[in-house]
Amino acid sequence: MSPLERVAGRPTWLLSRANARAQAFLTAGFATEGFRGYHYRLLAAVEQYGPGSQADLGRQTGIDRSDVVAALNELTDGGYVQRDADPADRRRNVVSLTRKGRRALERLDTMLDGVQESVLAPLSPNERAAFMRLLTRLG
Amino acid sequence: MSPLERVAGRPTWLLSRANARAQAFLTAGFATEGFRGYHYRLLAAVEQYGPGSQADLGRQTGIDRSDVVAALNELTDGGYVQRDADPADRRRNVVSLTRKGRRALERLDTMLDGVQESVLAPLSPNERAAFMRLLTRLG
DNA sequence: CGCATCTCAGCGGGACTGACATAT
DNA sequence: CATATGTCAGTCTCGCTGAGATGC
Repeated sequence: MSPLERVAGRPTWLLSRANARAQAFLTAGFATEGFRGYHYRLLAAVEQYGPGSQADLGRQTGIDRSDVVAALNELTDGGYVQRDADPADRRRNVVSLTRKGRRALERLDTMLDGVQESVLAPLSPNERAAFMRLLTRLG
Repeated sequence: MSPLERVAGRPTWLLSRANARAQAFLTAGFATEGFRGYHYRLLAAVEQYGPGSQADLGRQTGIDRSDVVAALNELTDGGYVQRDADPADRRRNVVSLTRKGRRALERLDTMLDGVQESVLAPLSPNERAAFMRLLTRLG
C-alpha cells in the first residue's frame, strides 16, 4: 500500500508528488555533470533562441532576472557562455554559447533522455504520448 | 510561442510549465490557510493511518525525520496535533490529531479541491480521468 | 520623465546530510 | 552489542521580493 493514498485521488497533489520524485532524478543527474536546473534551462534557451539579453533569457526560461544573473555568472566562470556588451543598447549583455557550452548541452540532453526514460518507464509509448499531450494542455 | 518549448518537447515533462503552475497554486493555497505542504502531508497521514510515531509519519509521508520534527513543532504550537510519550516504547512520541487539526484538515481538503479544479480546467472529464490514470501509474 | 536592464541582498519552502543522545 | 528514534545544525536548489544603479 503506497503512502499518502488518501490524497491519491487528487491530481494536483499527485502531479506535485510525481514531480518531486522525478525532480530528484533530475537534480542528481545535473549534479553528476556539475550543473543545476537553472544552468540547463539557460543553455537550452540560448541555443534555441540564439544570443540575447539576460532579460530575454529570463522570460524564455521562466527564471527570475536576479537568478539569471547568478546562474550566468557560474556559466561564464566555467566558460560555457559568453557575456558581451550590446553596442546598440548599453543596458544589455548579449549572452551566447561557447563551443564548450554547446558540448555540455549535448551531454545534458542525453542525460535528460535517460532520466526521462526511467521516469516514464511504467508507461507504453502510446501512453507516454498521451500523457505528454495532456500535460502540455495543462500549461 | 510558449517559453521553453524546446524543453517542453523533450521527454522531461518535469521542466514543463504545468508543474510550476500547479505547485504555485498549491503553495499559495497552503499559505492562505497558514500552512505549508509538510503540514498538510502530516495531518493527512495522521488521519489516514491513525496516531503513530514520528518515524512512522516520516515513512508514510516521505518527509525526512528531521523535517518531521520541525513541522510537528509548528503543528503542536498551533494546537493541530498532540505529542504524547509512548509508555510502551520510551523512544517514541505518539502523534495524534486534535479537533482543531481535524477541522484544519477539512479546510485544506476543500482548498485542494479548488486548486485541482483550476489546474485541470483545460481538460474534459474524460481527459481528466485519463490523465489521473496515467499519473498514478507513474507514482 | 517613465521604463527597462542588470545587479545584489535576502527570504522561505522543500529535500537532504551528518551528528548526537537516548532507548530498545 | 547493533539498531531505532527523536533532535539539532547545516547545506542545496528553486522561486520570489526589494532595492539600487545605469541606460533607453
